[in-house]
Amino acid sequence: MSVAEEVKSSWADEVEEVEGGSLPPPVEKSDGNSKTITEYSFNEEGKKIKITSHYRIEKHRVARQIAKRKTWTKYGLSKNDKPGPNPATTITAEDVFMHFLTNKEEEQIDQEDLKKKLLDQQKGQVKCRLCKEDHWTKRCPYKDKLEPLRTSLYGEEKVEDEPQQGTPGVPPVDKTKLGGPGTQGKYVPPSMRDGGSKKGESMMSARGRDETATVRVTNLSENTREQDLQELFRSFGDISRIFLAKDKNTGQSKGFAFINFKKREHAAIAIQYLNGYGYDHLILSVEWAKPSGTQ
DNA sequence: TATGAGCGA
Repeated sequence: MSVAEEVKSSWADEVEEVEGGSLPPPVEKSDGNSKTITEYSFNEEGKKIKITSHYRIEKHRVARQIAKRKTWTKYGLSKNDKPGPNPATTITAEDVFMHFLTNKEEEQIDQEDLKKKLLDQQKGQVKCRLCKEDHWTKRCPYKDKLEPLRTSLYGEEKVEDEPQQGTPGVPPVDKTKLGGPGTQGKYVPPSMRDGGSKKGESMMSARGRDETATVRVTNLSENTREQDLQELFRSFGDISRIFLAKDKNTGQSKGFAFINFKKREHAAIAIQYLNGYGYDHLILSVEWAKPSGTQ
């Protein structure tokens, strides 16, 4: 919220005005959770006013996701790639910057103060603290790039778990179809943890199939085909079988599928990377499969 | 909405 109050000129201010015609510089305080900006301006009557703005720094789930994913190291064929996207395997679409500072009253205040601010701009009394041009910092066209990304994305939470098995990395999957928030903290049974490197019982399905390296994919769009799944999952490791559940009569996809990897650790990585990803406008859920018949 | 087939010596 922002508060504007008239400020009586002090002797020091008078001197300052005479000398430079300038206002006290804006003061910005931040404690990690919120931010207070105090800046000075003139109102229509030429009176000096003090504007105090409080911002809440949003600990956005998506921001954390993005920050976390950026720390993953590369694996497989991309293991030795430099950090950042490799143009040979990755298409980078246009960047989308998000507002991570929220200010509920911002719109209201903006409307109220719009004329005032425009006036101030004409007088050349407004200088952006970020790019030094004559608009308000709040309205800086580069604000999204310059300010919140650093402070809000990084230096906030340390990233804990890395993908298993030391073969992590940004997968060379089709980035044009991927993107979006993820779901974390899914329950993993003890026998399935650590990428299954500890040899437990061999999970056999009722049909006698080895299910130790099988993932179940749900929330697939109905026009996803086996071939699409193959393309999506192949970058994580060799696949021995893909089953896309379809209606026997109509052939209509039921929206879920099973992917059998040859190696369990590859399945684990696929889950790490693809669970929660957006694919064809839906958010994929990728989890360990249970042998059919179990609940 | 949701844990996959049919075969039938």
